Amino acid sequence: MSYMLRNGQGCWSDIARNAGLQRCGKSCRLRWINYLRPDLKRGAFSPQEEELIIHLHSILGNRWSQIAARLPGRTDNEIKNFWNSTIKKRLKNSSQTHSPNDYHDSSLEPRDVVDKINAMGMGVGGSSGMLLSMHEHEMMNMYMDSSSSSFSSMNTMLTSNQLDNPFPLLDNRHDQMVFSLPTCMAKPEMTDEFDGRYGVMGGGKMGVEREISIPGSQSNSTTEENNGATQNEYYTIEMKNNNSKVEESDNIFGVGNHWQGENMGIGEWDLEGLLENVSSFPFLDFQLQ
DNA sequence: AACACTGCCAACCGCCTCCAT
DNA sequence: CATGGAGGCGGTTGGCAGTGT
Repeated sequence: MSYMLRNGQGCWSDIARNAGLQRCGKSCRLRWINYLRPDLKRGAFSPQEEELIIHLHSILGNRWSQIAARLPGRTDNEIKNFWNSTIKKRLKNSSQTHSPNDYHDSSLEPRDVVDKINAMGMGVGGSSGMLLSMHEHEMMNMYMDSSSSSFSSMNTMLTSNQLDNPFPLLDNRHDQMVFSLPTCMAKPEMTDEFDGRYGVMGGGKMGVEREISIPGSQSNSTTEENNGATQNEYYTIEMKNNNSKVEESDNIFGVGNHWQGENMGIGEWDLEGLLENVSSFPFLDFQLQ
């Protein structure tokens, strides 16, 4: 540590040698990054950090280093450990509160379902488009309902494996994409309970199903008929309950207009755009870099 | 008090990419 | 173009502390 503070980062092999350590450079690097760095934040993850990790994980998948890059003072290792030991378990436990008959393979994690569906050749580029059989659709909805987090499970569908198809539930047969909105996004208030934070607003379960209509990014989309608006102008959000209709000029996921780039097909999902807007989380107690 | 169990976390391992030669 | 070293990354392991029995 003192060597690093004195000389700064250089070739790790040299550092190991010059500092008189019986270690390989790689080991030194790891020790510095994960433990010795003075800018590391110690202690438990805050609820806001949890929220952000879940959100980022839904976008980036297990790209811990990229997630860590957006959490000041946290390391990829730390986040990975936190995810594997805490969040994953919590999501799993909460999903088990539902009937085992709700879905067939309880060992599956949300991502597994996504992978499974992906493996079924339901990628957006495929001829099958994004049509889900009733079974798969039920599986997906199940995760929306069951993971205790409509937010995380919804976003689970945006995993790294899904970057080509960020919205697997988007059914090209319809003008509207249907999925549940996270409670925390619909109402940025925080509660103490994990389940509360991440939303127990299961689609339909509480009679609150929300539909989000997003102009399709594909040429055969008919959504531009929406009030004659072009897809660059706004997204329509339909709340099924109360039959109310809300139109948002910006976005609801902090996604911005990143899915509507001029030449951007859905397979060219603007990940950076997604991530840029993570910092716009209203309840973050810190600004992201 | 002793033992088993569990959770956390630092460290290790193997693979990959990048880059200089 | 092939090769090797360095760095980066994600998955996994093992030790330790805390908790339960």
